[in-house]
Parts: sequence; C-alpha cells; structure tokens
Amino acid sequence: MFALVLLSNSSRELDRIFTYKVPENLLETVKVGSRVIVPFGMGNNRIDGYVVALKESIDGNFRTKNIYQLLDDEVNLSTEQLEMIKYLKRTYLCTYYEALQVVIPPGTKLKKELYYVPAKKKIVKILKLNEAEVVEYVNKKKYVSEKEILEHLSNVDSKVLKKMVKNKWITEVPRFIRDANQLFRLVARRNFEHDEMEKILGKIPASYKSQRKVLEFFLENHSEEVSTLSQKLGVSRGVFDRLKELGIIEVERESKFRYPYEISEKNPAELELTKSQKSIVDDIMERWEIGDYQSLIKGITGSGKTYIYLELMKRFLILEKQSIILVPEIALTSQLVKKVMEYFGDQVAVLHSKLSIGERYDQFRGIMTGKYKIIIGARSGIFAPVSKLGLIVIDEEHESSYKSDSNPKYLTHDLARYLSKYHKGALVLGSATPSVESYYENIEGDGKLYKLTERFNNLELPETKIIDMRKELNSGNDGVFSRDLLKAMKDNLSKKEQTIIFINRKGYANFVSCKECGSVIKCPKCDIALVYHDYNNTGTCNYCDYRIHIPEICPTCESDNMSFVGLGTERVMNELKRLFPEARLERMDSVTTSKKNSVDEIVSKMENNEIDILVGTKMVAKGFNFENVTLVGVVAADMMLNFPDYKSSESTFQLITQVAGRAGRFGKKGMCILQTYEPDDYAIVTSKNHDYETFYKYEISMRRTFGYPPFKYIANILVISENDNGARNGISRIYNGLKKVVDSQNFVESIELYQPTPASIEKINNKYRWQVILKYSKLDQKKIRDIIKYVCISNRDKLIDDKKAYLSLDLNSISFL
DNA sequence: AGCACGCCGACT
DNA sequence: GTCGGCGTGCTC
Repeated sequence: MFALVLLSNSSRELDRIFTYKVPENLLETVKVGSRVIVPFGMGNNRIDGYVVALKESIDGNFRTKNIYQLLDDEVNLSTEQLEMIKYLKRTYLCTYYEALQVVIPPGTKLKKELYYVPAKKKIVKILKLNEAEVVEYVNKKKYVSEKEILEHLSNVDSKVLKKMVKNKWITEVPRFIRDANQLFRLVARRNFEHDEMEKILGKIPASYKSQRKVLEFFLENHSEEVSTLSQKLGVSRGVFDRLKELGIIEVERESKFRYPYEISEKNPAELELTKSQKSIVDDIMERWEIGDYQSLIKGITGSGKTYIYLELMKRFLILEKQSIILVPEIALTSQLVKKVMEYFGDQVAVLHSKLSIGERYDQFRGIMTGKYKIIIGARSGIFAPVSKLGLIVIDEEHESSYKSDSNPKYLTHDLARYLSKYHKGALVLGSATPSVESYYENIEGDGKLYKLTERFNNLELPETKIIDMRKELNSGNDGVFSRDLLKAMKDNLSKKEQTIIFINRKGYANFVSCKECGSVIKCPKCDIALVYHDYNNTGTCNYCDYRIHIPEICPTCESDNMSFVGLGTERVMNELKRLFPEARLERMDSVTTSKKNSVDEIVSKMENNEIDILVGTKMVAKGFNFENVTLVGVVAADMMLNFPDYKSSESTFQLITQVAGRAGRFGKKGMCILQTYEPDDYAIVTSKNHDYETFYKYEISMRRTFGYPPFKYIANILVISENDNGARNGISRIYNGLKKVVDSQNFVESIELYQPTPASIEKINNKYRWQVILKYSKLDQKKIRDIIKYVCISNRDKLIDDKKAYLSLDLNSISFL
C-alpha cells in the first residue's frame, strides 16, 4: 500500500504530492487524512505531512521511502477539508501548503525542534575545541535542545551541530511541537444508580469521612470533574482513586473545552418577526428545498436583517444542520455576537483573532465534533470544519475585509458559494449597501434579491446636506469645518445631543511637504508619503514600520517652511479642542483602539453620554446604535474617490450611506452633513438621498462600459524584487510569455492583457513592484487560470532569473493597489 | 527550503 | 593535500 502525502513544505518547487510506502505496522491505522512524519530529501530530514490518498500501486518510476511515523493527534483532515484544499489550489493557484495552512485548526501546525543525545559509537577523531565542548555538554545533559546548546556555548552555531550530526559525534532527535494542545480533565462518574449507591454508602464506615462525602455527592449526581469536586468537598484526589479501585466510581480523562465567553443562560422568548421578515425567511426556506440556494437581503440599517438570520439559523438547527455566520470584524460587531449567543447559548462557536490560540483550537475541535451548531466568525470562519452545513450568512457582504490579502487570495463569497453547493446549504448575503457584483448576481444571475424597506418604528433616515467646500474656500473659510457643520455642532452641544465626525484617515496630516521646493517627506523604504502624527511628532509609514521625527528644516532645500497637508483624525481632534474647549471629545481609530477592550470602552462611554463629539475613521460607521447621536459630519467625503481602484465610487457611496445611518435612530430625527470638493460626483449625490438604486444603475453601466466586475474578472500579476530592474525584467518576460499564449488561443469573449506598469505603490519595504493586469470574462475563467498557471508557475524559473524575486498572483483582484 | 555534490581557489 | 565557499540540481 502507498500513501500520497501533502508535505509541510513551503516552497513552490516542492508544491507536489509525494508517494510513500505504508509500512506493515501502519497498514491498519493509516487513513486518508492522517497526519504522518516522513523522511525527505538526501538527508532524510523528518517532516510532517497529511495523507491525501491511499493507493495499491505507484504510477511513475521512482523509489519510495516508508512512512516514518503516524501521528495520532486528532487533527486529521476530513474529506471536506481535502476537497477545500484542492478547490483553493485550482481556483487561486496557491500551493498545497498555503491551502493547507488556512484549512487546518489554528495552533496545530507542527514546528520541529531539534534535540541531541550522545552518539552510540565512541569518537576516535580529535575534535576541535568547540566540538569537544558540544560532546561534553550533550554527554552531561543526556538529552538537550539545540536552543540550549546555542545559549550555553558561545562559539557553536547550528552549522557546527549539523556537521557533528553528520559525522555521528552526536545524535539528532527531532521533536515536533505545536502551539495549541488539548486540555484534559479527570471526570468521576458513578457506576451505580441512586438506590444501589445508597446501599454501598451504608457499608462504608463512618470514620471514612472523605469517601462518604464523595458518595453522598454521587447519590444525587451522575458525574463531576475531579478537581472541582475535591475542592468543593474538601477531600484529596486520592479518595477518588480508592473509590475507583473499589469499583464504585469510574475516573476518566476527558478533553476539556476552553470557552472564551460567558454562556448566557436566558433563552429568550420566541423571535418576533414582522410580516415581511417572516415571508423572506419562508421564501428562502422554500427555495432552499428545491435547490435554489442563493439570496441577497438588502436591508437598510435597523430593518432587522439580524432577526432573519436568527430565524434561519433556528430553522436549520431544527433540521440538525450547522450554520456559519460571517461578519467583517468581530470586535466591531459585538452586538450581533451577543444576540446570537443569547439565542443559541452553548451551541455557538466564536472564531476570531483576539482569542488565545488554545481557545481557538477548542472552538475548532468543538465544531469538528458537532458540539457547536452555530459558528460566528470573521473571514476565516468560512473554514470552520463543519460536516452538516445548512446555512452560510455573510453579513455586511460589501466589506472589503472579505477578500484575503495573503495566499490563498480568496474572496469569501466564492468559497461560500462553493460550500453551499458542496453541502447543499443556503447562502444568504446581507447588506444595506450591497456590492455591485452581488447585487447584479442576485438580480440577473443565480439567486434572489429581497428588500427590507421598513425601519423599526418607522424611523426616518437622516436628512443629508452636501456642502461644497470649494465655495466655502472662495468665501474665505479655509478651516477644517464648513460654517454649516460648525453651527450644527454648536447647536447639538447646546441641546446636549451627540455628534459623530467621520474622517477616513488616522494621524494628523496625510503628508508633510515643503512650501518652498514642494518636496514631500517620503518613506525611504517605500514609495509613499509619511503620515504625520502630532502626538509624538513623527512621520509614520503605513506600509512598513518606518518612523522618523519630522525635521523642522526641509531636507532638500533647507527652508524652514514645512507644512502639513491633508486631514486625519488627530488634526480634526485638535481643531475641535480649539473650537469647543468645553466639549467632551473622543477619538476612535486603529491607534486608539489597539488595546483589547478599548472599543467596548468607547462604546459604553458613548452610550452613557460621556462623550459629546466622537471623531473616528470608518470604525465609527460600523453597526453601533447610539440613541443620542443626531448629527453626523463627514469632513472629506471624496477622500477615497480618486483611489486607483474600480471600487472607489462604490466604497465612497457605501461608507457615506453607512456613516449617515448613525444619525437619528431612536425616534430623534438625524442630520448628516457631507463636506466635499466634488459635490457633483454621482457617488456623493446618490448617497445624499440614500438612493442605492440610482447609484447602482449608474455604477453598473460604468462597469459594463469599462469592463470591470461583474462583467469582466481581473487578474493581477505582480513581480516584487529588491532591485527595480529585476522586477521590471521579470514582469516584461511574464508579459511576453502571457502574450504569446493568449494570442494563440481563442476565447469566448475578448480578453485584455495590459502592458506592464509599476504598481500604484512602486516600492514597499525596499521592494520594487511591477504588475500586469489581465481582464477576462467569466466564461474564459478556466482557460485563463490554465494560462497563468502555465506561464507564471510551470515556467516561472525560465522567465524570472532574479532569484530573490517574488511572484504574486491575485485572480479575483478587487484593487489595483 | 535543505542538502549533497562538484568545482575552484586559498592555505597548510 | 585539505578546507570552505558557492552554484546546481534533486527531493517520493
């Protein structure tokens, strides 16, 4: 028998499946999905891998080695996970290894640590001084880690150790360790029913106080954790051993689950859905039964999408199926998480990055064993190891965080669609401002669009006013705030109502430039201006860690006329402090919320009316419902309009609509003031009236005309290298390679291959970036993937001679950045 | 990514 | 002769 093994090898060259022989002693136990350790390479290095298939014979002419060891560590790959790995590889052209990493439970990746033991044979040769030291040290310790040797012996490095192992002067023993392990607990269980136990208790002498205490407990209880019980009854652990020997109780090791949340006991009353909410749920269920899986719910904020999700989850729970609900960022969605936990209690698994590695592992394990039926998580929650999936919900589906920016560069929607087909489960997207792609798909293609138009208690949407900042400037106001916004803030302060000021940039100024010579202070490692932070007087690069004190004199022309250009949260805060010294201000951006509970702190301060004006980045736009906020000011509504990204209009519309939605929620009429230099842009005009339909009609016609998604797909191929020429030559050869194949093929619809250009940020972290963009229709997707695979993977080495160059493939690119 | 092999120059 | 550096090619 032979096993095909996916090895934990991160290099592209080794992105293959290797065949091993299953030794006699493992024939019974090795299964598809097992984790094994195998010898690899000339040195028979031991590495771990997963068995992806078992075969009776090998195809091809090569020698096989035996599997070295079977690991029984409860992280075997399921069929679903194996299928997902294959899907990821063929769809995003990532390596097996990259696909494996996102699929396996967190914290279970094996890291090899080297240990050494004395050699078996006597050493005849005369060793160098440092080598002799190593031998002496290993002999003394008997079993010692590489780390310890390197710490203790200063003139020894890992090269020396490698050589000594090769010469058999010491013996290497690799040990595989992982970050997350199972936690166990001892559980005592009674072996007899109540009446029988009572008889036994009667036979125990009164002087055996501890044993009697335990038995009394077990009259009424079936089982309990040993440590809890011994503490509670004040008896030692040994008592349980004695009772076990007597055969009265059983003590077993059980795995224990770490759970990061308090489970609320209250199971709230029936969900009360409105008529329209209920009819949507019914319709989705009916369509699901006949295999029509996909839906999009367009519901404005406060229209109760959450209740629809909850009801759907409930329905699938009754059918004994699992649900996955995805949210853009858990920390900013705690209200939804709370609600889900409230309704489904201990059946809920929560997955996000702020959990400890052990907690995350246990959430995974609980999902695998079927303990948790409802999974709520951010993007990577889509990899929850479910076996009976009934429902996937992607809430706020338009959010850019659903696109992964590391390999595999997946879009969560694609994986959700794949899983929905695989498991025959329903897929529900939800948003107040759906992505143009999803909207199109659910009107024109697969799926169905549902609209929720009523807000709770018939709340009105806020009135929005657009302020043309050019006119403001012409009439002599060059400040941060327009006169209207200033007046509105003043009014709100006197009415003791709260204000949110939105500015989509952190920091103080976007960049620092010299008024004399016009030069901008840039990051020396990246081709980007440094963002100025006032609180520590530094310029910071948003792409690498570079920080510098901003010089008072221009480094180019030595004038002392440096100026801060553009706006960020810090500068807006400073302005507000100056204008309203008596107001209570707070800032909310990724700088002020880096600590674990800082988001919650700001939220509760807002709720308790301890803040008058909250300044923040797009964080403030996300799902918070503050009763007393009646004014929202958008300082620079067009800030992201001119990004080199086909989604910039869409993002602008979505962001403005969302921020505006924060104003006036509970019975109070709200007001939103939009400051902009481009008051006529359709994204801004339509967002004034929260008019998604008009925006969509305009945007979709633009996308059609210019060949953007959903009509054309975009592949972005990037060569990144430490030297500019390496990247430039690499990309032009890739381009020529692509061009040759593309020209020789027929496509269903025309495709466009663009000439190489520098990426919009030409240099990041001292690495130059050149790109080629390819646009193609959905019908040609498969063919294009094959072409890119052929040129960029199979022939990569022939085309790119710069050894250190790195090739990045993004097959469903949503940005040109 | 490792590792071995082979080639070459420097040094005992 | 021998040691070490580096380019090349292979890994079930």
